[in-house]
Amino acid sequence: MRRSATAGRSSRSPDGIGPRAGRAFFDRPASRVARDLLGAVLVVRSGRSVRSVRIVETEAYVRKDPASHAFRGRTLRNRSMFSRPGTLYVYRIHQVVCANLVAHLGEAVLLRAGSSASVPPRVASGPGRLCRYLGIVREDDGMDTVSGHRVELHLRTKRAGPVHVGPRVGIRKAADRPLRFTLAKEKAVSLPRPLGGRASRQWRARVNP
DNA sequence: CTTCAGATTATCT
DNA sequence: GATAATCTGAAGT
Repeated sequence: MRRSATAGRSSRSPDGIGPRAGRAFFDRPASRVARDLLGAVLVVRSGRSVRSVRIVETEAYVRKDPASHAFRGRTLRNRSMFSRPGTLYVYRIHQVVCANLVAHLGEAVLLRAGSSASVPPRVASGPGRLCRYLGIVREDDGMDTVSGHRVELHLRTKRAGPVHVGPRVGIRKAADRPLRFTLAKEKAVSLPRPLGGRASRQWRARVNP
């Protein structure tokens, strides 16, 4: 891998990292955003440290979706889901926090897993572990990733590899919708609880080029 | 004010 | 595969 000539700030921006995602990237249906998020790089600055992962698994929560936190309208918890596209929606579940990127019209994309070459394979695998590794905390809820500088999303110049589409996990309602997206080559970094039982074959067949 | 379920994870059998 | 951990937002009384 080629190294930047100058040290310090320019040391981020490895090969293949493209421009920051603008508002228009997020202002689309969550299912499209979720798919296009695969391969993008999420960068989080905490003090002097910078951590980043390549996004390898996402899950879309859409309108009229019983599983979506926004299903019953705007509340104190989910208000960020109704903010500008590109806003972070961070919520707590049990003892962890999970992060979403807001798409359009009250839709959002849950970041389920990331990979990083310099780190053990599973540290950012799973919504809670991903946030823990990157240092995303509840105070980041409502942050705008388009105009802000603590959390940035960088798109890839090259198209990511084949994408698996599968059922959502960890939810009871409307799980059987093709709204979970993974990078096919990153299976190892994917779920703690992947596809189960007889549904497997049905879902494994669904691949987007 | 009380109850309750949850977009999870670590750990056990 | 099953369960405990652990706590908050939201709904119910």
